Amino acid sequence: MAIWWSETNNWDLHAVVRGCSSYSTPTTSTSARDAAAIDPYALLKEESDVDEREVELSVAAKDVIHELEELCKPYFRDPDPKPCPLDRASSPPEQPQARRTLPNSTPRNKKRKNQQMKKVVCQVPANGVSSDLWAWRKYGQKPIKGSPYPRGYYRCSSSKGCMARKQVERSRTDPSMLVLTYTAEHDHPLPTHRNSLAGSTRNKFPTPSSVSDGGLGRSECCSSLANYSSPSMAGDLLAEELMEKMEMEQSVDLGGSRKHSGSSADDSEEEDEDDFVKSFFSSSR
DNA sequence: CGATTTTGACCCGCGC
DNA sequence: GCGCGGGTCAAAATCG
Repeated sequence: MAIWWSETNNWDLHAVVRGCSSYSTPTTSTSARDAAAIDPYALLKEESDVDEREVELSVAAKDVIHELEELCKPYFRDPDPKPCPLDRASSPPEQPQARRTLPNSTPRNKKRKNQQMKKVVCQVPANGVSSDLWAWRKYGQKPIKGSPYPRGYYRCSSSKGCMARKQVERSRTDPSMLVLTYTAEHDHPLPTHRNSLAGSTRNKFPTPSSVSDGGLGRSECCSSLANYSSPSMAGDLLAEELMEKMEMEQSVDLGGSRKHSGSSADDSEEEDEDDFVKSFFSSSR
């Protein structure tokens, strides 16, 4: 792993990519990956010129995405204060903690009508593995009307003041896709290392499935499928594994098997992800 | 002990 | 004005 690290940190790119893509489809691995290699916010940045606050990333828009990917590269290599492309999403200097005011004025400044928050929406295959390097913490989940699948709410846990949020839900039109909605941007650099692990890898349900789960419980399932960046373990682990996988694919030619060879762990992980998705979305409070 | 997930309750915006 | 739906809070439980 140190390998790719030294390789100009461009794993960041992949990581982010993962956060918004799949990475699975074998046959389309190349293009898919390229498409995936797009950071929602980087994209937003592009789109922001338009008056659009919401950007829909279709896996189909590979061409555009590819271009955007190119545009993004520079950001991933910049180790500075604005290392994360996500950071660039925002423009309006919104206070990091606009929300959460005192109980008096606005106990919960939740969703101010469409809020002036920028949103980036992207879809990723549910059975894919995606993971951005941000540490997300789930703070809620709700069943969404009209959708059989619940929506998970995550916020960045890397920085206290960070307002970055993410919503994860399964696409109604295409259940095989997950819809990730990023709101606001991170106000801090991309963490080189996932913070905290406690509770992140919890294995609440030591059921038989946990075996195939690779030891992950339901909760983990949620987060993993939600962002595959799950707070810690999933993120780091997957990041590494995926990185390797990607490299292998590239060298071997993505042509065939999306996840290469074999590591049994990978295989099971693959299915695990799928199971996660299933269990996650089958559960609604 | 600190951080995360779960989950019910609460609050706000919006449509009728 | 009321009700619905969505987003967030916060306590409890859990895990490393």
